[in-house]
Amino acid sequence: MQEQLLDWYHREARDLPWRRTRDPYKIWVSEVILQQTQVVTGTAYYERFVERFPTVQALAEATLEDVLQAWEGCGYYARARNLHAAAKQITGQPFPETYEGWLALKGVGPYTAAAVSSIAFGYPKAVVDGNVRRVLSRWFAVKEPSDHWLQTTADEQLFHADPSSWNQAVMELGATICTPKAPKCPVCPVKDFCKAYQSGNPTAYPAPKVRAEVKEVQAVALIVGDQHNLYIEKRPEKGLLGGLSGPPLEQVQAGETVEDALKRLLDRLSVPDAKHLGTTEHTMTHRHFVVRVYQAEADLPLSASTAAMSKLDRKILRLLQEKQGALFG
DNA sequence: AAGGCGGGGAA
DNA sequence: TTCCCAGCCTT
Repeated sequence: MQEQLLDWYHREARDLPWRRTRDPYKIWVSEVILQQTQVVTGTAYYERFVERFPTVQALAEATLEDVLQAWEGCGYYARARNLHAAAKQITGQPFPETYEGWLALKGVGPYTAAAVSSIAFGYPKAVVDGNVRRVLSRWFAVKEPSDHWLQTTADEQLFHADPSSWNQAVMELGATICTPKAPKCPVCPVKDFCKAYQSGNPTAYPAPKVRAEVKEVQAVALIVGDQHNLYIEKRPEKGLLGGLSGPPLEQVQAGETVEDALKRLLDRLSVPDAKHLGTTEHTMTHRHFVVRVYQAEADLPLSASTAAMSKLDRKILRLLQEKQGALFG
């Protein structure tokens, strides 16, 4: 099984940018970006990030604002905050070379510690990510694998002579052949070893996870100024879109009406009244935002909108642009 | 153990 | 639409 998979991997592996380097820093950055972000999406962010911050020293010396700006649009912004904090933590000293050493860094959990230590240093620890979970679940026909079973089994199967290639090979198989919905079993290099394949119904493994419902959130936002020069606020570092900037926003709390939330927003900024511009919507994994957007003239400090903003904030500003475009259109 | 935390690709 | 992605942290 190991020989079949590794032969296939060395033949068919995708040419990905982080596979062209041995630099532990760049491999680390790639693994953090690839946490819950697909390869096709993450590639552009990786190129942008390592060009802006080519070394761990450069990252450690940067401001959080600059780091978040390089991360803008990539989501899960705690990853950027933790990566920045960890860079400050270790810059000037040698990189850890063990699983345990990497695990001690902020934002580095079991997956990332195994990935970086094995890929950059050949440390013998198996990665367990979504791909590996699916591959092992099918390989051994275990429908609801526990985290403990997954790590133990992955470590048992690890190819100790080349942990880097082995870990990447299992993930590559999961990403390109052993996919969730329509696995390409006929061309799978290791189908002869797969119990789910032998069962005749490979997609029954693993059983689908129960997911939390998407909750609807009503909110009001206020634009003062225009899209190039406007009043923006920085959100607290903990919580939703932490550390990012955007036009002032208030969520409609339980038992509150939209008008209540708008009054709270205007009172907070000492703005007497505002004009309704329109409504925009934005869905995240766990929240569906419905944002009523208002505009006002007010004596508030305006600045160029170069700060890092989320997609939600960009949509709010786009509403203003569309209104003004219609005016001249 | 469960919930919070973005955004987007693929079918 | 639905599923899930080279997960981690807090509670």
